[in-house]
Amino acid sequence: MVTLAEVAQHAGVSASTVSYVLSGKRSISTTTRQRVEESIRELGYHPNAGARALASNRSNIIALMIPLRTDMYVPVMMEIAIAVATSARTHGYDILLLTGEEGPDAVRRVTGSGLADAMILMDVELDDERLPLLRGTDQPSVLIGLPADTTGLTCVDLDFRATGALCVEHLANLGHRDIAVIGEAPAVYERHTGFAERTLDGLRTRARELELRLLHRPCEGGYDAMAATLARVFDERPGTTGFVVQNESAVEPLLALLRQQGRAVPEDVSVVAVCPEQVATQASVRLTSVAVPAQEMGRHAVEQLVAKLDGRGSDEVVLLAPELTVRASSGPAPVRS
Amino acid sequence: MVTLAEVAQHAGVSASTVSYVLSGKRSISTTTRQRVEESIRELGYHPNAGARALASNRSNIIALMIPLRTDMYVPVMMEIAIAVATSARTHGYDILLLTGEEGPDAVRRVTGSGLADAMILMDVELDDERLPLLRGTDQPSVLIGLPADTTGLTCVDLDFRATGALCVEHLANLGHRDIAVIGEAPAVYERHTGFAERTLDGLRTRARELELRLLHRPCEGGYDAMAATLARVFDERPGTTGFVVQNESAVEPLLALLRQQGRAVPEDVSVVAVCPEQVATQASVRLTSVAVPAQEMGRHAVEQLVAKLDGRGSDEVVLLAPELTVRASSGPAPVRS
DNA sequence: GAAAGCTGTCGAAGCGCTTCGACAACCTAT
DNA sequence: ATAGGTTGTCGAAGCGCTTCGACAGCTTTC
Repeated sequence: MVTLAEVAQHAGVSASTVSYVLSGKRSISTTTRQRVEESIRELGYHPNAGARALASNRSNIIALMIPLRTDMYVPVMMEIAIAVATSARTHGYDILLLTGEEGPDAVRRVTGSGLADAMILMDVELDDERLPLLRGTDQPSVLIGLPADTTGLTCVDLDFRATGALCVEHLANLGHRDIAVIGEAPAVYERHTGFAERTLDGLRTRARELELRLLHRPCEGGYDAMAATLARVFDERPGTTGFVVQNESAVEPLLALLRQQGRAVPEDVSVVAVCPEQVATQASVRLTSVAVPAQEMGRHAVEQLVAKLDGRGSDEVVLLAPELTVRASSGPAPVRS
Repeated sequence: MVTLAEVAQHAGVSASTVSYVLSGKRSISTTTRQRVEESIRELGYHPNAGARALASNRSNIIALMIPLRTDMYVPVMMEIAIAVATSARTHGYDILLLTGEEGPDAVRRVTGSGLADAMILMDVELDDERLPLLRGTDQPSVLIGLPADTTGLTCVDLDFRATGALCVEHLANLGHRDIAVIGEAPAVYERHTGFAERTLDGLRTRARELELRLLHRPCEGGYDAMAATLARVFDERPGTTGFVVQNESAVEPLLALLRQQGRAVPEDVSVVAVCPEQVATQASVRLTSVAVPAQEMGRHAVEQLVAKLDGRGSDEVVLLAPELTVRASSGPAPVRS
């Protein structure tokens, strides 16, 4: 391993000079800088991360806690994680990947050991165990998601309430009066991650304002569960012509079932989905949808964090505005018989 | 931050004793050990990662390079990543997440800076640019995937050749004679990741041995692409009764299209998929499939790596044996007219 | 009962870097 | 010409840990 000292010797300067060339924290004459840079290149020098962390008390690492569950909204998680990683790199940070498994202990471990300078938490529950720890430390952090109490925390999330409202409005504008909501699996509601509830709240509030009838049914993914749910929906509200789906793995089954029952989309029934763009465009009917802006969320989180680490930035809750893209799955409500 | 020295003082021993209690590298009397452990707990001590890395020349971090692409086999990637992370933790390692974006530079950076003790590379291409670098360093690494030349490398992957053979055999046993293979998107073959080719090779070889007719068509995901591909297949080989699908996002479209065309699965047409378990069980027809054992691959990779880091273990290629699970999408070939 | 071997502990060196204060060397203004 | 600023560089201290050699106090062995 090449060390700072070797570079310094090679360039004929002192170690501190090399350090200052690297960090730019003091002015260095152009000639010296170039000589040092040349030596660095020639020797293939890379600063030792441990030494740097020890001396500067900064690891240049951001910890990212992702949920352990591999069964839900996986593509979204992955997209966020990748966006976080690439975006962090552009700011000179690396990402330490933590799974939810360790729970609050992971937070303690990371903050205690100086492994990371900051954390990004995904999949935050309304009353998350990790929050007190975050509040009790001076290590910057950003949540992706929205807990019940956000005081002293920085959060980034999609405005799911507005998302719900947007879906209802779209269907209302098309003349639909009876709307069914196919929600996430019951487990998601039980875990109180909040986003599902917030969407529902947005849906309900706007539906009430617009005087629509709304029926909400949580639904496991998959064909069988969807079939059962759909049967119950039409049983209870035969006049249903609009669907809002917030469960990726229920989307395709729903479309297949509607087709099978002879209900044409969008002629007889309109479907609006809350899902990643890719699901919407690759479905058997190109879906009118509100995309979960995973990339943007990841990028945003990193930028908030970097701002904090630089002493800029403050605690705030950023709710990204939802955008509804009209595709082939929604259209005017059929004329009532 | 609590330091080693503070713990030592609190326990009334020297710093080195505390260190040895922590590492277990020298014998310590039970009474002293307990006293030290008590102090550690009481003070909430966590060893400083940077200092430890600097002094011991070990970071206890494993770098994981995941592909940047978020559009392909995402759930598999995610599952592997999570398996790697959790499995690494049980061995006392953390995971540094690198995206493919930096390419070979990332390898240089990580090995050069001592950021990580070892690397796991995913999505390895047949003639991957990163391989020469890995061979040229003494830093242990494990590939998930199989490059063209594996000398000096440790690899873990599903035995895709055997997977292909297994699929063909299953269909052959059921009496199918004309088989269509719905492959990955053309881009996957162009990138030469190898697994798609190896599957195809296994399919072809076994088909020849069993005297079956095999038609291979790469296919983009999604409904439209699948529709076009399917039309061409039946056009060229009207007698096709067996399908092997190796493209998650073509599975559901295929099933929908077959249904739509009045071809019953499995009565008229059998479908065997190579995909994650979840896709197979959540599809509209429960799919006979060979699962990509993502978890096991991740776990295996970590174990190989830890073995190497401990001085045990050696370079070897581990190909996991595929397992075919019979579900509802395959059955006896229809009687020929 | 002295030599030899254990066991448990300590002190000190050093890992490779950052950063602070010092200080030449130069450049202004008076 | 001289006091006062700049600018560019250096030396040294120190970050918190690991690890090596030393050694005191035992126990064993012939």
